[in-house]
Amino acid sequence: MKESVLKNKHIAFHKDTFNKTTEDRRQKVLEAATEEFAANGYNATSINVISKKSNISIGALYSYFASKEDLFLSIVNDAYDLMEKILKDVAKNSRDIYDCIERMLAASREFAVKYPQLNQIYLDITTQALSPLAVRLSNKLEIITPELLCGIIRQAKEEGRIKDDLDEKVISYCMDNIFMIYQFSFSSDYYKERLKIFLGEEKLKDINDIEKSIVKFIRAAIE
Amino acid sequence: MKESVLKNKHIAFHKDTFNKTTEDRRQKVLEAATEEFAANGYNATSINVISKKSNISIGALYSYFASKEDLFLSIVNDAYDLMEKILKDVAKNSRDIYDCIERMLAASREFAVKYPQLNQIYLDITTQALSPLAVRLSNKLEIITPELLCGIIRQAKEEGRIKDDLDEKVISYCMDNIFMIYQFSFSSDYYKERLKIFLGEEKLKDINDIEKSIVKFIRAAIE
Amino acid sequence: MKESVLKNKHIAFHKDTFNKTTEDRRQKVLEAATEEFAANGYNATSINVISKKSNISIGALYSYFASKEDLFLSIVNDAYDLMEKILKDVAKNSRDIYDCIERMLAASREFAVKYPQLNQIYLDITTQALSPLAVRLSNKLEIITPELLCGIIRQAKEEGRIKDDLDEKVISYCMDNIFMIYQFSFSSDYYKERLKIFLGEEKLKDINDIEKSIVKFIRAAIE
Amino acid sequence: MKESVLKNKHIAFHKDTFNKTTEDRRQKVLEAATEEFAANGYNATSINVISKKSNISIGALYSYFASKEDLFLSIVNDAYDLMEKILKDVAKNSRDIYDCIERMLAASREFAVKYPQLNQIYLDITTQALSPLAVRLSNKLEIITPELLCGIIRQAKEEGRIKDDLDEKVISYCMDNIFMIYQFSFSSDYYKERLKIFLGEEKLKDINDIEKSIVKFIRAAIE
DNA sequence: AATGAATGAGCGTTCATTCAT
DNA sequence: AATGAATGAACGCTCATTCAT
Repeated sequence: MKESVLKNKHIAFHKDTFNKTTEDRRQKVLEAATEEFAANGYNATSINVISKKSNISIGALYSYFASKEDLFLSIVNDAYDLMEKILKDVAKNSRDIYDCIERMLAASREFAVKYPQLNQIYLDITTQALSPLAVRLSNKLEIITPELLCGIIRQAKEEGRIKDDLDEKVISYCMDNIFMIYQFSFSSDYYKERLKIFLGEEKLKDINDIEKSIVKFIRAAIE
Repeated sequence: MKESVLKNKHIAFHKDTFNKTTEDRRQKVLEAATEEFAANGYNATSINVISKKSNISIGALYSYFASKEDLFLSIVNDAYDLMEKILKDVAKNSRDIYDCIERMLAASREFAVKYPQLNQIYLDITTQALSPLAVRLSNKLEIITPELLCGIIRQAKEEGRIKDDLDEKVISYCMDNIFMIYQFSFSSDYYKERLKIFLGEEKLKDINDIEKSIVKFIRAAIE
Repeated sequence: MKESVLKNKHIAFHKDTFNKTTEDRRQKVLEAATEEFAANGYNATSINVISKKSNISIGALYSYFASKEDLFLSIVNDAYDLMEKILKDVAKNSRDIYDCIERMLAASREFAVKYPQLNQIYLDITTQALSPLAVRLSNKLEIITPELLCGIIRQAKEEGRIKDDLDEKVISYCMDNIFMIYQFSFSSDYYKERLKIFLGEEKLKDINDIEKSIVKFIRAAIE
Repeated sequence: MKESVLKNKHIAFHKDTFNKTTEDRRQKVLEAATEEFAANGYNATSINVISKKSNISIGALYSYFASKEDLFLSIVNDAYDLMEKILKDVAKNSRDIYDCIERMLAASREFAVKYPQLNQIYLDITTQALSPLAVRLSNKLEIITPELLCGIIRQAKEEGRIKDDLDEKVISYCMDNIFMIYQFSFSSDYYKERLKIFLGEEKLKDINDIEKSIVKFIRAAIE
C-alpha cells in the first residue's frame, strides 16, 4: 500500500529541546500528561498538575512545548501514529478480507485495553469543542482507516470476493463506524456501559464470540 | 413497545422556580446555554457568559439551577427526551424493519441537522471526562436505542423477515454503531470531515442515496 | 435603684409593621434569626436562609426590618433587656452583697444555659469587627452591670461590709470580668474548653461548688 | 516551668513557599492580612483586598497559603506564640507571685497596645462562629495561661505565700478572667468603652494606679 | 537546561436588597 | 400585608503562562 502524500509525517508539536532532554524525562512528561488529559479532558486538565505529577518543572514543560495545546496535540499525534502502525501491520499480515476484518476488530480492542487513556483522548478530540485543536492535526486523524478499509474492500472486490452491487465507500464507512465505537467500548465508561446494555453481561464474557458475530454480520452484508 | 421500568421520566435538573418564570426567560436561558455548551464543551463554558448572552442575571440562573452541572444535565436530559420521542414515533409508524431502518437513519440525520448543538452536547457527554455527570442521568442515555432496535429485530425475526443464525443483540449493536456515528456526522466538524473523507465530496450531495446504500448494507447483512 | 437617664428604653430596631403582624410570625422570625446569627456570626449569616428557616418571605423580613443589621441589633437589644431584667431582679432580691454575688453568678450561668444563642451573639458583638453595629446600641450594652455592681459595692461599703481601702470601681470591674467570662463559659465552645482546662473535667461536675469557690475568692478580696 | 508536652510547637499554616519568598513580601502579606482580619473579622475580610493592599498577587497569596482559613490561622498562631513568649519571660523574671501578677497585667496591656490588631483577632477567634477554625489550633490557644498561672499559684502555696483554703484552680481561673478582659480593654472598642464606664475617664489617666489596684484586689483575695 | 515564584483574568457561586404582583 | 423572582457586585480560588535565577 503506497504512502499517502497527504499525510505529513513530520508534524511535530514539541520544541527541539524535547528531543535533547533525557528519555526518562520525556517519558515522565508524556505519561503524566496522558493520564491527566485522559481522565479530565483537555479543558479540565491543569498543566500545573502535570508538572507536579511528573516531577518536571513548569518551566521545563514550557521549554518542551509551546503551550498546553501543543502538549496535548503531541500526545494525540503519537497515539495516532501508534494506531496507524498497528492497523497497517494487521492489513499487511492478513490472509483475506474477512481475516483482516477479524484482526482489525481484535487489534482495536487490544489497543483500547492496552492504552485506554489514548483511546479516551481520541474520543475527546472528536468533540466539537476541540475541533479547533483537531484542525491542527490536518485531518491526519481521519485518513488512516478510510485508506486502509477502502483499499481492502477494493482489492476484495477485484478478487470477486464481495458483492458487486454495493458501494465500497459506504461499506467502508459502515464498517469503520462499527469498529470505531467497538474500540471506544473498551475505554470510555459511557461506551462500556452501552456495550453491556446491548449485549448483556453474560455475552460480554466471551469477547471472541462477540467479534466473530460482528465479522459474521459484516460478512453477510458484503459477501 | 412497553414502557421501561428502569427509566425515570421524572428526573428534573432544574429547580421549581424555573417552571415559574416566563416562557421567554426559560427559552433565553436554554438557548444561550445550549449554544455555549455545544460550542465550547462543558468545562470551557462559562456561566457568566451564558448569563450575559441570555440577558438573565447570574442570580436568576442560580435560582433556576443549583449549579452549572445541573443546567448542563437539564439540557442533555431534554435533548434525550426529544430524541427518544422522535425515534419512538419512527418505530411506531414504520411498515417493516427495512422501512424502519431507513426512517431511523433519516430521523437521526434530521435531528442532527435541526439541532446540531444538542448533538454536539450528546457527543460531549460520551467522553470519559464527563462520565461523572453522565452517571447522574442514570444510564438514561443508553437505554432507548437498545430497546427500540432489539425490539424491532426480535419482531422481524419472529416474522421470519431476517436470518435465523445471526445474534440479534450483536446486530442491534452494529446497527446502532452505524446510526450513532452517522448522526454525529451531521453536527460535529470531526465526524463531518470523516464522512466526507469516506464518501467523497461528490457523493455527499445525494444524502438520500447514501442512506439507501446504508440500508442496503444492513439489509444484505440480515435479510 | 433609680432608672438610668442615659439609657433610652425606646430604641427599636424593627419597623412598625413588625408590631402589626401576628405573634407567631414574630416568633418564627426571631427564632430563626437568633439561631443563624448565633451559629455563624453576623457576617456569615444569610438573610435568605433566615427567610427559608422561618418560612417568612424575604419581602416580609424587609418590611419588618430595614436591613440585616437592624434585625441583628433587634435581637441583641432584646437579649440585653432580658439579661438586664434578670440581673436587676437578682440585685433586688438579695439579702446582702455576698448573697447577691452568688446569685448573680448563678443567674449568669442559668442565662447562658437557657439562652446559649443569645450569649453567643453577645460575645460576637464585643468583637472589633462589629463595633460599628455596637455603636448603634448607644453603649446600652455596657451600662447595666457597672451600675448594678457599683451600686451594690457602694452600699456594702457604706454598711461597712467591705474593706475601706479598696477602690470600688476597680472591684466592680474585676468582679464583672469574672462574671462575664464565667457566663461565656456556658455558651461558646472556646470558653467552655477554657473552663475545662482551668478547672478540670472532674471539678466541672459540681457547678455549685465552683460558684461557691468563686464567691469565696471575691469575698476574701473585699471583706 | 517545664515545657508542655501537649503543645505542638511546629504547627505551620503556611506552605513551604512562604519561607522561600523574601522577608519583605512575607511582611507585606502578614501586615495587610493582620490589618484586614483585625478590622473586619475573619468572615468579612476579603482575600482580594489583602492582595491589593499588600501588592502581592492573589496567585502568590495562594502559593503561600492553601486558603483564607490558613492565612488567618497562621496569623493567630504567630500571635499566640508571641504572647506566650512574653508571658513566659514575665513569669521567669518575677521575684514573687505579686510581682508576677503586676508584671503580667502590665505585659498584657503592653501587648494589647503594641499589637492591638493581634488582640482584636484573638477576641474574634473566641466567638462561636469561628470555633471550627479554633479547633484547628488544637486548643493551643487556651493552654498557655492556665499552665503559667496554676504553676505560679501552686508554687506560692507551697511557699506559704497564699491562703491554704482556696482552690488554686478557681483562683487561676478568676485571675485569668480578669487579665483576659483587661487585655481586651486596650484593643477592642467594646471593651475599651466598658473599661471607661467602669473606671471613669479620670481614673483611666493613671494606668499604673489601676493595675496596682487590681493587684491589690487579687492580693487581698489570696494572701 | 531547568527551576518555580509570580501574575491576574476569569471561574462558579453567594447574598443583601429591590420591587412588581 | 406578604410574596419571592430578580439583580449584580463581590466572594474564594484556579491556572496558563512568563521570566529572573
